Amino acid sequence: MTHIDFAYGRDATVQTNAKSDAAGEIHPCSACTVRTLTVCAALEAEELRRLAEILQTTRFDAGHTVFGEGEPAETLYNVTSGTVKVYKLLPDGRRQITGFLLPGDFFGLSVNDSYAYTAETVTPVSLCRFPRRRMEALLDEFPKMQRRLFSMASNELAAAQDQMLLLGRKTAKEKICSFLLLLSQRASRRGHKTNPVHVPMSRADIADYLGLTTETVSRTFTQLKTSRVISLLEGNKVQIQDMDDLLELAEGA
Amino acid sequence: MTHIDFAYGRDATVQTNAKSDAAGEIHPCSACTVRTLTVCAALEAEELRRLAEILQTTRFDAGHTVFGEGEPAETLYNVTSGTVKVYKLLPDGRRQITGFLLPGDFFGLSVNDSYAYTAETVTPVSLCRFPRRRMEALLDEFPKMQRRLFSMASNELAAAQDQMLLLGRKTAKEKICSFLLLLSQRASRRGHKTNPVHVPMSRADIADYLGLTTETVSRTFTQLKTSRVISLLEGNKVQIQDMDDLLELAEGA
DNA sequence: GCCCAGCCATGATCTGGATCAAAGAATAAA
DNA sequence: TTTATTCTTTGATCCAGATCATGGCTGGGC
Repeated sequence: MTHIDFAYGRDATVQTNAKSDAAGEIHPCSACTVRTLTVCAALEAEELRRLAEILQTTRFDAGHTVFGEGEPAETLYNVTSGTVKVYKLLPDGRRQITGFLLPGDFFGLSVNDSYAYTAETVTPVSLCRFPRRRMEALLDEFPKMQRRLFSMASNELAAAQDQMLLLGRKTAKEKICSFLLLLSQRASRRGHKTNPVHVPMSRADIADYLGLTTETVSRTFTQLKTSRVISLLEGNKVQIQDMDDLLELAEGA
Repeated sequence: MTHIDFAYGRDATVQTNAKSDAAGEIHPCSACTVRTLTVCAALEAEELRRLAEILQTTRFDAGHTVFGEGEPAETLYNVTSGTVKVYKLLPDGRRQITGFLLPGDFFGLSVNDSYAYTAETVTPVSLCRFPRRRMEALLDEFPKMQRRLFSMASNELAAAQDQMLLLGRKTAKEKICSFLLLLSQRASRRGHKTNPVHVPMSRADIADYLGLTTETVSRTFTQLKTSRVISLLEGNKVQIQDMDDLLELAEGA
């Protein structure tokens, strides 16, 4: 399908941090892992040390394909900074984006031995790599970690069901409002400012995420702007005028 | 939302099988569990015995609500026989069915403490109940079981992504063809006849699963019948004339 | 048997969002 | 600075599928 530069193109740099796990010295990538795995799974020092050993950090420019659908799934990723989109394609090129991944999110987990979707960077991104084999061994050893991963998968499943409701039954306006709310909520969960929401992805990406066209996305944004529900600010920021209003619009009330 | 008869209505019977776990004597419900958990997780005799202890079997007529969205999630279910649908509703009644569950499938797993969707029987059904608290304790004790559950969640996630592609980007005809293929594949995986596929759900249910209306589902079925892709048989059975044909139609090739 | 209530099919019409087209903005390259 | 190039907005038109309406079919209750 798409060409994948799996062995690190020139826009990618790799660094292992097996050596930087001395007490007190935490690599940014370890930091993300601490955030996502530790806090909820209450890992022990030993587990953390072992985890840090298998981590690697990678950087990509915007628009880089991290891996393609059907490729052998050898790595699990965690987003350290930036935004990643994952999508599936139909033979004639129609595209459905199934998720946008923000710092702290995992992707690349696969049941079979190959990825079920393509992952591409939306902005410049840094990723934390977990080699699959080693990760599996670690999971067997530390059930708490597995439990945490399971709970994340369950959360994703619930989100997927919300998205199916959106795709199958909501109108264009409801879709856009739901999308803005989602971004706002995710920002809040990561401890960021929730109101002027940062929307780093293009109209085309939003369209492919919501099952619309770019034209409809654009029209709906201006329509929401005209009716004073939102206003568009500099730097891909969207100001929500009335959160409750938006919440009702998102469900068609 | 919908009224739920959580404590077993008159159309439900309950039986525990804590006493029927003597060697050689396997209750139908244990049988389903053996199939779904054992085969892949390679459980030990001890684990099986403990599992059998917490199982209960329940039967419901067609059209019974097993649990409703938002209710406290106290039970995990496994389908022993029959078909169950799970769905989400919008305030104005629009409905999205997010899945049909066949024998061997689990449902009712929840991250929070409440169900994220409503579950309703499509046909008469018998279910295997796993009390949540006890199940969690068991999972902590036997990581292999948790691993198996995790792998099932991952599979579901992949299926959810396929469904998003379908809902967001496929035409009515492609949706119906994909749906028939899905039923056929699931039948095959459960070791049933894959060709005259049994379609136990109503046109309305299919519509709400595919993001269409009953009229469009009906029209598309007759259209496929007219163009000799399928034929409709007695007893809710659909005969697929050319499997490859259907496969291409499902992806818009 | 008969009646009633859901289902299912099919026709007629309407419409939300797609498609086609083209003119601004923004960003990057030269 | 000027010039490509890509992204966004907006307008005009079209159409797949929704909506509205009707009749036929089937199964369950009495």
